[in-house]
Amino acid sequence: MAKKNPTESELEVLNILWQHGPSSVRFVNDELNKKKEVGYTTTLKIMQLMNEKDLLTREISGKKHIYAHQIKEKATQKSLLEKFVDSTFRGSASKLVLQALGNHEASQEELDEIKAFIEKIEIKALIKKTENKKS
Amino acid sequence: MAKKNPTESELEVLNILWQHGPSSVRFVNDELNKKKEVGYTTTLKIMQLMNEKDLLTREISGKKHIYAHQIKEKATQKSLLEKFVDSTFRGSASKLVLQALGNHEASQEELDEIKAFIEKIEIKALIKKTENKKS
DNA sequence: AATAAACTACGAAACTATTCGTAATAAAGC
DNA sequence: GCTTTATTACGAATAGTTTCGTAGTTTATT
Repeated sequence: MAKKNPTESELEVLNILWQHGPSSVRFVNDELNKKKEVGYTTTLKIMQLMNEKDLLTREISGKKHIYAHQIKEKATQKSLLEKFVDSTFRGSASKLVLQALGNHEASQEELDEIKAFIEKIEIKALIKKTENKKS
Repeated sequence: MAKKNPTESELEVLNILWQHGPSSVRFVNDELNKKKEVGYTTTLKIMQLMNEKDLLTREISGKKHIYAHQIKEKATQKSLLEKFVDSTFRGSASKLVLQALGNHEASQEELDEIKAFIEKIEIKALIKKTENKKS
């Protein structure tokens, strides 16, 4: 049962919970307000709706409700990325990669990590090729 | 005067115009309907609004109006990508790159292109470093 | 226990994007 | 020229998201 992708505001909330773990509405709202002005009841409402949509769980702790993410960060990123590649790069992930590398300054460590990952892919492809020859 | 990013529907229209060049509403609507059902007047309306927003230009050719994109593909992709990296990967372009490479099967040619691009970045960084030592 | 402070619940307003029905207009075919 | 056909113009309905005011509830303070 794949869940619908979160909206922009929902994603903002999720990012905070992914970073900081289970949190109160107060905390999330304070975090949000570091980036933009948003009313407390607005944040409350969004989180309540997210709870109804099963994007968040809720625990009652004294007066407060403590919310936690119910969808995983990686899986959500993957789903959103898929849609984004389709709509913005007409399905070409490599075009997106080139753009991303061009726009943002990547550190040497990041570049190394990416290179290593590419190598891993290439090796995997090589093995596949060898196996095909055998059969 | 930076233009606002196009919406989902607007991007679909733009993708068709970027691929096929200036087109009539009829053509765009037919193209759209290859992927999903959408009424003619819906497409018409969207393109009219895009014209008002200066996302498209319009030329009258006989009975028909011919629309053309007024924003560039690369620039739009860059702007959308920037926002996407921020909202979905908390600003980490390299995380996005790793995910993108992991999700999609890239051909050897694409991988080579990416590797070459990384090398170019590394060389550029190296030159910068050397220059700094001199001064 | 009374008051104040912090929180949740609820409903409605505002905004944005999308969709399409209907009318008006222009062109094409007969 | 008249009818049919394709197009544009316009306005309104729909849907989804975001926003927040107000009321009610719970907890803390005195």
